[in-house]
Amino acid sequence: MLDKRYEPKDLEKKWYDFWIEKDYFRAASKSDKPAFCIVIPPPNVTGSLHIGHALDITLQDVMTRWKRMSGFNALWLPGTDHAGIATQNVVEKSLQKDGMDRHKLGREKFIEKVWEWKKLYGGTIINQLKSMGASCDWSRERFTLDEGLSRAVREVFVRLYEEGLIYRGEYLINWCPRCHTALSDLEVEHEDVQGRLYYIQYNFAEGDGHITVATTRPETYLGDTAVAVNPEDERYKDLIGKIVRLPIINRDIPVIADDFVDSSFGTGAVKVTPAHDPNDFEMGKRHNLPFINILTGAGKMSAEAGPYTGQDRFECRKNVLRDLEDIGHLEKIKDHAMAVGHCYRCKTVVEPFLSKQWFVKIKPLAEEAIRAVREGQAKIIPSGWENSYFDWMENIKDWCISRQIWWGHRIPVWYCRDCAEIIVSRDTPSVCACGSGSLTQDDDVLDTWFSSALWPFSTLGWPDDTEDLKTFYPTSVLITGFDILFFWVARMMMMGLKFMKEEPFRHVYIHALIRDAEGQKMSKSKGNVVDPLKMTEKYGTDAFRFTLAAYAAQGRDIKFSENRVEGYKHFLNKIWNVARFISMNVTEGEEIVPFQKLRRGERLFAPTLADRWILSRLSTVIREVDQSLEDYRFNDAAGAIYQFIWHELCDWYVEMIKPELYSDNAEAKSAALNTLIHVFETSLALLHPFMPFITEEIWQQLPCAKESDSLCIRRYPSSEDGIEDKEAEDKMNIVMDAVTAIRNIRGELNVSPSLELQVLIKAANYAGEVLAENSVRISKLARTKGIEIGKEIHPPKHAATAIMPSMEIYVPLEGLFDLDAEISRLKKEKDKIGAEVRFVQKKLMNEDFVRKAPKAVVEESQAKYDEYLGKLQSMEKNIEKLEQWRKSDE
RNA sequence: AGGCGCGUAGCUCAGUGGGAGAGCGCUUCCUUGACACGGAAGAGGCCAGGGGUUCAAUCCCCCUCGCGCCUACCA
Repeated sequence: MLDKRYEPKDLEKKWYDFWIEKDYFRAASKSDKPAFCIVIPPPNVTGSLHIGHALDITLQDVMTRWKRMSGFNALWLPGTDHAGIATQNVVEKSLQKDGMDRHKLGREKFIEKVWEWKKLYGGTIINQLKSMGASCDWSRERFTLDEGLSRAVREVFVRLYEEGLIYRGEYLINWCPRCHTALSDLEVEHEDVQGRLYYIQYNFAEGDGHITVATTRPETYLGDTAVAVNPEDERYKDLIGKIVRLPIINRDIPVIADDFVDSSFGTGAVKVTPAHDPNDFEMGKRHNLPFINILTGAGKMSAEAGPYTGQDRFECRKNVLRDLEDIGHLEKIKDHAMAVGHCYRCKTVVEPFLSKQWFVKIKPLAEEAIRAVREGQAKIIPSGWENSYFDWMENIKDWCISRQIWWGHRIPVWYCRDCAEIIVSRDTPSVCACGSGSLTQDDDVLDTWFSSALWPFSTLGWPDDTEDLKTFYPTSVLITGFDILFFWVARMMMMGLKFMKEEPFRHVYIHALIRDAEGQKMSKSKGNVVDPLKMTEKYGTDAFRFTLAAYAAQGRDIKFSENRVEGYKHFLNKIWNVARFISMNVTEGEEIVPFQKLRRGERLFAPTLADRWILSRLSTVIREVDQSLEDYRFNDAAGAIYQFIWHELCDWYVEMIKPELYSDNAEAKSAALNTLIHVFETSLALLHPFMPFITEEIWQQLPCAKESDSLCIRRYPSSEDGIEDKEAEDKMNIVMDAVTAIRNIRGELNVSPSLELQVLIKAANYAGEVLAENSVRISKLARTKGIEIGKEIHPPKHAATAIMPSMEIYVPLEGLFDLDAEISRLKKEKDKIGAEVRFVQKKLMNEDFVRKAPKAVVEESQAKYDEYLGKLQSMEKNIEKLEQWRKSDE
């Protein structure tokens, strides 16, 4: 017997431990079963579970459990990401508290510290994944800085270098002065801000007059090496070639002509700062201008900044403006909306910064990645994201992969101090070709995304030719949020195609971002984060998982609302209570026969209409769930199960079979009980991928034959587990219509539920038979004391009525109801039907409709018209009758 | 600047070329032998606005308004 209430906490742990102990989640390297594989988007090792992870994990677990139960050799491969900048920042902060910094510590000691940190806290996120019920194969857990994965990184770097796809060069890159490292274009977040456009006058070096330039970053004038105008600009034509003198620092620079300049912006004259602006960088190259770097890596003014040397860049901006104003060179200031780049890790304003970095020449890789999706080897779902994918891939720029931090894969490049040779090697070299042993490794590490780009094959053992790779690559589906489509998905696609010659995943399912109930992005600073651990604590993991799955409709952000979780907690309660109901009705020694035996006729099985109906509905819902999951429509799958269990199984079927369950007829009772148990057991299996814990708990206690030791490895239901039966569904609809109609009369006319009603039903042959066969059931569900069914029923006096196509129902209520209320109820109903009739009639009178619409549609309309018209006429008659009674009563 | 998405019941959202559905909330009634975390019955919508295509538009096309998001080197 189950407890009165479901207590998630203890049971969740109990069953998770059980699954792990039994090793159910371990996939086979070699198997006769078809392979199914998901690699987890590795969370940051320093991270802790947020609601985005929770959604991600839930969907992956639903897929994995579903496939595992469906007979696949299912592998969900877990792991974590070393998250270079983020992790280094975290550890640096903790050092700071002890008054230390990484430079005092030195590189090696610092790396040791990070590993220590990882050992201490790296397990947090993994344990949180487990608490969500994630059925990962933990024996295959990986970390991007593992030895194996590091080997993959080196292999890839060396091969790309050898093919000329990795190069080193001095370019303008995005620099975070706080993290003290280069960033890729993607790692810069643009934020619209209300900035200012400053108009600054540069005097001519000789003679009077000046030229005015407009800039948003006045301090960069210190690095100007030219002023550019459009060659077509009449205003400035004569000035081209003249020399102007920068104020305060008195450097002379030329006025040049360049097509790039937009005459309509600002003054039409642009200051050119080649070392601090991407466009100016290009112009500088075109015109052979000097590149003057006025900043240091820390964001302070360099020695090139004259009197401002050593000042912070924003401090310098203020000072420059003040000084320019003082000497009358600041002409005016205008408001100007613009986008400013910030570091995605620390939100510091990034600087375009000239430095020597490593890059991946990405175009050749991108071409293949575009082709794979275009030609359908890899499919992005929902397909709308393919546009973004193509757009980005087609306009891709070389990828800056070197980072000036310490935590990460150190670039496998060594420089010879004696001969300046550059050695790029898989293994750490000890001597140079020149014989010198004086080698130093490049100080930089690789972008974290470089190693995660290899994740789908590095985790399976590449560069070795492993069984896992043969079995599981390409992986089946990648499930992730759109926020890392470019960062990660696109790069995996490129690397996978390059090194495995095959796409890394057949499908990419992109899910939405979760926002708060107001639609705001969740962030710690806004304080609107929903903590998944609190949700699971409060409502149980199953309810939370089910909520996330039910929310996961394609193509729209999720506005998360807690009361929905509460609603699904009620669903758990419902399921729990049906289970209790079943166990209460199984008497000691009762034999529960496996359904297949009943089906095959090995045991006497005399299903009633209700049994046949629920088995038919079961068959349908299984098909719907299966198809929905196949299409990644998680919300539809969850909704279908919810609807079936609650409203069909509980509300109708269970109520309907109570007469049998309480009867002395052993045969009838057995058919009902066996059907109920079978349908419920199958429903639990159907639901298991969504709610693994409660389903396992109930299933283990359910009195029935089991093919496996755990629900999580039970065969997933197929539509064969039900029996499609159109006739039963039709008949049940008649029965349910009758019950609903009687209940409706009772409800609408405020007749006490305790009062048992007398009911007369006028129905023709087929419906009449169906109703007669099920009159006991109807009687029970509608609480009647007697039902008279016949073709020639005459409406009794003072009866409430319900008219339906297949039947007319009369409920004599003399003295029990308000005749006026009934008349107005019927009139309201009649008006509705009348509107219907007119609508369909109008359609049918439209010749174009009859001629051009598909035959089936026209016929349907005609049938509807006949049906509604008949109903309307009956209703009118009835209303007339009631009105006569009313008159005669007066 | 370009691109994408969204606008459907009070709220959160499904949905489809043939007069719209769910969950929660709301109203009324009910402690009927699983469940009040329950049951029964209801109310509630010019499917953002305008135009077009079509026999037929909430759905397809165009425009407008509103709200998001992504990409972008205009100083």
